[in-house]
Amino acid sequence: MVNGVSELKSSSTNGNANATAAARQVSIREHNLGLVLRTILHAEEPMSRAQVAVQTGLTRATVSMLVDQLLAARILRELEPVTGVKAGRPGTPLSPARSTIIGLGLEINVDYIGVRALDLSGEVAAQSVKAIDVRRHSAKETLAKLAEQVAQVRKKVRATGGVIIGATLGLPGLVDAPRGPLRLAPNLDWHDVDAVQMLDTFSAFDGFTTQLANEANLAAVAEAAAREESNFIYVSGEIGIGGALVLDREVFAGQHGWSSELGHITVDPDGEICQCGARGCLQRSVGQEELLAAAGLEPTAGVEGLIAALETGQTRAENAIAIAGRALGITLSDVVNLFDVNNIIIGGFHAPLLPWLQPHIEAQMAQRVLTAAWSKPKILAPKIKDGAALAGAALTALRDVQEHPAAWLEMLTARP
Amino acid sequence: MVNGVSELKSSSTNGNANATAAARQVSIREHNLGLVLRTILHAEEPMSRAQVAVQTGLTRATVSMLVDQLLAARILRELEPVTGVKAGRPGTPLSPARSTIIGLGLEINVDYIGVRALDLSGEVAAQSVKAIDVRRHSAKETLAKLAEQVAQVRKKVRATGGVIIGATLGLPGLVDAPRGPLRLAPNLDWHDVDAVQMLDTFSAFDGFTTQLANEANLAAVAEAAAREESNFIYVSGEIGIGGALVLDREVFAGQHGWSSELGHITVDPDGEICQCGARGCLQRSVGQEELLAAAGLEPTAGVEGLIAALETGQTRAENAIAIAGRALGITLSDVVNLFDVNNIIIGGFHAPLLPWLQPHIEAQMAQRVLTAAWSKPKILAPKIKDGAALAGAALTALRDVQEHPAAWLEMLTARP
DNA sequence: AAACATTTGTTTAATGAACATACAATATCG
DNA sequence: CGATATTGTATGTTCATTAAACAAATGTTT
Repeated sequence: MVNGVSELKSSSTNGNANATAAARQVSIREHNLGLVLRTILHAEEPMSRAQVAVQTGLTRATVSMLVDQLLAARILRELEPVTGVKAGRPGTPLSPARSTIIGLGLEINVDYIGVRALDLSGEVAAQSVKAIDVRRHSAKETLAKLAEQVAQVRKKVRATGGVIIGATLGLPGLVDAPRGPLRLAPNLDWHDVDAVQMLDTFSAFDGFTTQLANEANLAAVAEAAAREESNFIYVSGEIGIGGALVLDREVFAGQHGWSSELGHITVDPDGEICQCGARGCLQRSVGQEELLAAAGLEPTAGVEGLIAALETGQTRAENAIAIAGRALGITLSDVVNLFDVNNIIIGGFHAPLLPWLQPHIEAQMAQRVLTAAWSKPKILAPKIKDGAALAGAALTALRDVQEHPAAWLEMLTARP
Repeated sequence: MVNGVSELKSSSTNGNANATAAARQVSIREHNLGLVLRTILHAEEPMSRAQVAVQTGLTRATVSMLVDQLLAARILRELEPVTGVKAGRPGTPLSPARSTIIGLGLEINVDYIGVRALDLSGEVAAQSVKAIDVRRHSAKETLAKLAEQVAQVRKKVRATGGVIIGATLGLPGLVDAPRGPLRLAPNLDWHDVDAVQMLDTFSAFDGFTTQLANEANLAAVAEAAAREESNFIYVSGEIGIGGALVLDREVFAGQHGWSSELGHITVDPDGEICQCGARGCLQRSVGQEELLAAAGLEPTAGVEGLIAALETGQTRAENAIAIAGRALGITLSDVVNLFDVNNIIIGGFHAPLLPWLQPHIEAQMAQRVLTAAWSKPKILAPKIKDGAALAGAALTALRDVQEHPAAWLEMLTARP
């Protein structure tokens, strides 16, 4: 481990932990350094030191000093002063540096593995996604392939002067966030895989920390970064049905990182037996394979096939959608009643089916959400269509620098 | 409003809000003042300044200065030095002051209204609970009676030199925490009552802030203060079924304060129609009136009647419990799958029924909780049997002083 | 064009909270 | 009784911030 570990917000790593530490003068500086950085990162337009001072409430002098440190660490960069706007000396616009600080997003899914290198400006510095049938390889083999891709991406990053500060691996299953092991990923056929430890044996992973997270949670991170709503439930259905809860722009991961497992919420306690052993789980009617089967389509038909069937008005497909929409509506009503969050984003496999699913979902919610009268739940389409988990993984890897830049300053500041 | 407002943790008032404010030297002091106070308040035994210094990591000099301020504000008091323990000058034990700083807990329920005055040491300084059939009075009348009780309690508090710093009113319904209005309390037959505004018209409520909260959430606050587990789900069933989620010793209230509404989680989507309009809600089989009816008992029989029936092995009662336990088990499985919290406390009406309910609940959870293999859910009896909501309300009223003592220092420090 | 106004970013001294250290007070131990 | 240990206070130092003055770079007015 090189430095502090960034992680999805899990209940055991709350702000509360900080509250039990004594504050000294260094704490002020660390806090304000982070404040200044986040102000600049989240700004629509590049801001000058003076503007940052006004927005944060700090003095120009203080902001100047802090910005100097962020410049030296290559976290920020100065742009050319823009003249002709208004009277007075023109300010120097500050912007996130490009291709210097790099976060690595990794993803292993049923039919592909991928690596993305993201810099603080949000640009993809390098990327490698490859098709692979993960179920036909052992976990070790798959991770070795991933390490090769990381080595390639790393070469490219180093060529442009970048430093990798961390990596996050998204997996479709139950993960002990943030350090593993992976407990269970039924669709990969993985059981109790200590992925972080295995990856750390490869030299491609030297010099930075890797952490694990659930794929749905990571997709929600990307979605949260891309949209206005700061509270929402994200449904991420593929082969299985995952979910994530975002509160105040933070993913709520639960005590172990196992929260929001939507796929096995009970819809009908006397329903058919599910793969998990229980009866009437959501996944039984809403999972990709089950939904296609119910619509009378081959598993290979995919969403496209189902949409085609719906557009030609095939009754079997319409019925399958009605059943799935009802089940989703029942489950989401429960979720809203429990979480008190009323924005619902339908991502993954179901996103393109939203026009057909939505009326059925809404019918259930109107009936079952206790607070619907005062705050009607909204069903929303995702802003990010492809690679949401990969994007979220890379963002998560960058998070610690954004939140606690002080801890990274020494390492990142090039000494002459 | 006299000062800062204490509130249950709702997602909009996270620590995040603090992260956006500039830190100055005063911030250190405020932080450390709170740190020192909480260290002393949460200690098993009274601590000396030196011990506080060791535990917090601050210097003895700093702790001394901060403690002096807390003493002047009558938040702490010094005890007699205890001699004969070990070598060296004996330390002065510090303890929460008694009868000086008072938080007011208020509760309105179906058949009683109550007021409790609690001091920082956890002692009840005064209390008044009266039986009343709330449904036979208007909200205004009931609140007027409550105000009378507050006036009485206040007289007693003032006689012993206490200062009331805030009040929290617990209500069995949907409350817009923390300032209201109450949206709906079916069992009180209250709709859209702006209770805070109405109470503030009475002179008994002059000089401090009153806030609203859901009864189940407050009961969970009291339970959290009384036990070791820092993460749990609290089930609070009376006429309706309420619930609360505690994470890191904080109640998770949701965006509006409407979270954890367990009563209307769907158990059987094709079940009987519920009062709320939906079908197959948990409350249909687990609510007090419904459960007694299913057991073939009069509504007046109460838990005692049901227990008597169970102890004599009456089949109808046993069947009713089996159905209720199954429904609870299904719902709690969903809750565990969504929240990733595996301590479940069964409070309220159902607590004494736990010996009979537990096997049925556990049977469902074993089957339906996805992570049961790695982290088996535990069903626990509540530590607080009576008046949990009242206790939690009073604790909540005291919270702001405990969390942010600096904000109260000037008001509480008696000037010569 | 020159003087003036405006805004930015830096420099300098002052403030204040915590720290390190020394010290006085008060106990136990041998 | 002296040595040792521990507590709580007093003093000077450190360091990040503020306030205020200033230099730099532009637009505006005369």
